[in-house]
Amino acid sequence: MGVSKIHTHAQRVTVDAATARAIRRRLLAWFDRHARDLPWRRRGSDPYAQLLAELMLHQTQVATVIPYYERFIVRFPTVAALASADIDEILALWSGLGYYRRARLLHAAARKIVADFQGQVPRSVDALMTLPGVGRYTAGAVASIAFDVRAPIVDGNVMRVLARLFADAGDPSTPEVQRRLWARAEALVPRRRCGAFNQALMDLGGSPCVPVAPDCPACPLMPYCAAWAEGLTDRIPPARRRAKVRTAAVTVAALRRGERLLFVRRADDGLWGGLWELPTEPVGESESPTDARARLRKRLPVGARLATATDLRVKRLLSHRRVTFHVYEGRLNSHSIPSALDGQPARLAAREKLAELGISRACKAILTRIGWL
DNA sequence: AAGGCGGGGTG
DNA sequence: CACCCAGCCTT
Repeated sequence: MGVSKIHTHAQRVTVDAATARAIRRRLLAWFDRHARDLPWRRRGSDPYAQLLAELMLHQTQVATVIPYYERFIVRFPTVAALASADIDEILALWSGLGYYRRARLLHAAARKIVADFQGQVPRSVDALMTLPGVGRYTAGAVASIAFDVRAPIVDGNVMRVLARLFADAGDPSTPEVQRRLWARAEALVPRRRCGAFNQALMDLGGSPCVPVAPDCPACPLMPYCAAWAEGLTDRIPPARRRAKVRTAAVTVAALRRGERLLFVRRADDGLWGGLWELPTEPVGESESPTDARARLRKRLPVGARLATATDLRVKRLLSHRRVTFHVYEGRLNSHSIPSALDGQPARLAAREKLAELGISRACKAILTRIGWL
């Protein structure tokens, strides 16, 4: 018994036809009773709404996405509306949601749909996958939910459900196990109601088939779950190895001109790409914030006054980084208001205009800390 | 194959 | 803290 036994199992990819039918029937019946009422499900046949929701849902929880989706779909109700929008306004609406590259990819996808697909979201998985930001999962989700195309999907939730259903204790991050999971999803997805079936699999992973302490008696698939039968639900799937969290420090210049603050737009690539922020300068390894502050000072407009010391610290924890901001306050006189800093667009902004700028939670925390918000 | 990319929820 | 989340892209 135990881990050694798990690996002696040949990993099945299919079940017999009768079992497959029973699994589909039970799962769909469960979905009919327990499906969550989500805003994008009310537009189930609108492929643009599904595409938008799926992009927002990447690595992001449903409850977090809902208010963002609601604002976004009102402001940009169609592919055409989004395609012709300004990226700054898109990022402003995306502010706080994270993974900001998604917003840029979504914009690019909308423009490609207009340019290459006559403004209509394509129906096939292969065509969908040509869109920026759309991989196998998202393509399958949009195709099956919006167009009722029989396509499998495997995301984090479905991965867990299928790994348990087949008692597959392999590491889901490996290509071999990934292939098995997709093969199982492919074999199970029905021809009719495939979109509902896929959403049911995801809902099941949301509850009751949660990562820790799943509520198996509430699961419609318990009679068919191999992990349940073997008492392995707490070990399947194995926990994912995580990248180590590294620490980083940056200095920040909070420069006021009256009630306004100086903002700079970050480069499109990398962390918080394309968002606006207060001017920053990274603190190198084996360097003090004071050293970085001196470099920061040199980049600022002539006539800017910047404090030489600060006690203001703001800490933020990202998934892969722990960042400490050392915030130096200062002032700009009327002769030192730039439109660019090191080639990046710069502008003064009043509180009332902040909603027009895409900014990160970290930046917002800094603005709050200095008493500006 | 591995790392980068945000932010929030939960125990 | 640890671990997770309706992934994808780059190197």
